Amino acid sequence: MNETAQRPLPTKDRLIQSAAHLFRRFGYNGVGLSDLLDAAQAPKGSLYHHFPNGKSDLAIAAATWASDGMLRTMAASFGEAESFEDGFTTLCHKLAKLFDKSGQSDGCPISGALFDGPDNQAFRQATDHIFEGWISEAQHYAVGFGATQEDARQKAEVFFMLIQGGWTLARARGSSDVLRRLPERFV
Amino acid sequence: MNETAQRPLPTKDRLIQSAAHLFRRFGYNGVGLSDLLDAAQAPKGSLYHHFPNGKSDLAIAAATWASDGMLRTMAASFGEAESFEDGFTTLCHKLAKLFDKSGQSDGCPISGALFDGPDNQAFRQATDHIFEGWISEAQHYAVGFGATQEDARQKAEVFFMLIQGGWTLARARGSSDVLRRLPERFV
DNA sequence: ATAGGACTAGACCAATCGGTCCAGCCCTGT
DNA sequence: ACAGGGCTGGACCGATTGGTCTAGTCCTAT
Repeated sequence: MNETAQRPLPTKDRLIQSAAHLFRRFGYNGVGLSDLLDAAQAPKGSLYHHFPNGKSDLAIAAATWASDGMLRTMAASFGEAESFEDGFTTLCHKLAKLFDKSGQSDGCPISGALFDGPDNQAFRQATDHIFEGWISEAQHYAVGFGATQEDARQKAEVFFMLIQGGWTLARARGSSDVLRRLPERFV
Repeated sequence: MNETAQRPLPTKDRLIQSAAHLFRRFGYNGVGLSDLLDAAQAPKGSLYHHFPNGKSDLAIAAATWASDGMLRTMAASFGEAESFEDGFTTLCHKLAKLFDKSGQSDGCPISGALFDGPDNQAFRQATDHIFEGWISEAQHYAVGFGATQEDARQKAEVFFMLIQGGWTLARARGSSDVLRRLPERFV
């Protein structure tokens, strides 16, 4: 209902969303323009109209879009939580569901679109910026639950690493169990 | 001294090592046969002599070789440690050094060679098997330091996820600091 | 009504992709 | 000495890659 290309969506959005979908599964270099255009049901001209630099522009747009989704999921998880741990638990369950829904073979949308791409400074900076956004957002929630800035930063970084590593492990195993059990490990 | 192709090494080893080097930096699909052969100073015929299935065989061999290196590094770290945490600390520092020596832009050698490759069952299984090897080895060390099997398993999985996630974060930031400070976060 | 920009459609391109194939070199065993 | 296999060197292949370019369509503002 949200990631597969939908006909009524504007072409640009269809391109971004199907790009995000394909990149996180096959990686930047594992996806050809033909795959992208097939999935988005768009001709080549449209791609280069909306994204003058072609594939690389699209990858950054797709990663940004995916990051926004992650931030919304975090907001939904921590927004109504009673503690940081509570929010973390909710988030892990949401992510596990997303993982299962994706066929248990998708990777991190940011890593897939950006790490795997050209090793530009632009790509590296975009990756850093997006991840930093996740961490500072998590830190923000932790502060909201009473942690000091320093403690919150620590929690947020561990939060990030556990989710990133947990997702990798889930992908290798083809099972979301490790994501579901992640909250038990988080101090 | 260890990863760059050396002339005296047999061709097969040169192929494996430079493949491991390239894959972890650019990903499976980001490396062409021409790059591989240039780096290994080998002709195309040699590749298909030693690896009949070509690039995919080579990727699995490279990942296996890289995994052996990781297991040796783990053995060197935990072998003389006085506690699991002590060994973990040593390992993190060794990994941080490796990260810096690689130019701070390499990824996990297993993910780069296998996740990014064709989504065969063979590739997925190899990834799972290698990661499971790291985890069960860590579990083994934890048991050696007195933990119960169950506790050791928990520690080993957290160990894996923190290193995996920490490396990803270090790569995004272009800094090994997060790896060096990882031990502070571990229980 | 019509001018003009936003957007689409796809033919076309050079370069590169992974892979096949075979002639020949070289080393070893006899 | 020479036979034979392990291994090398590289020409060659069709398919696909990311990207360019232009003709044409459609929608909107006047």
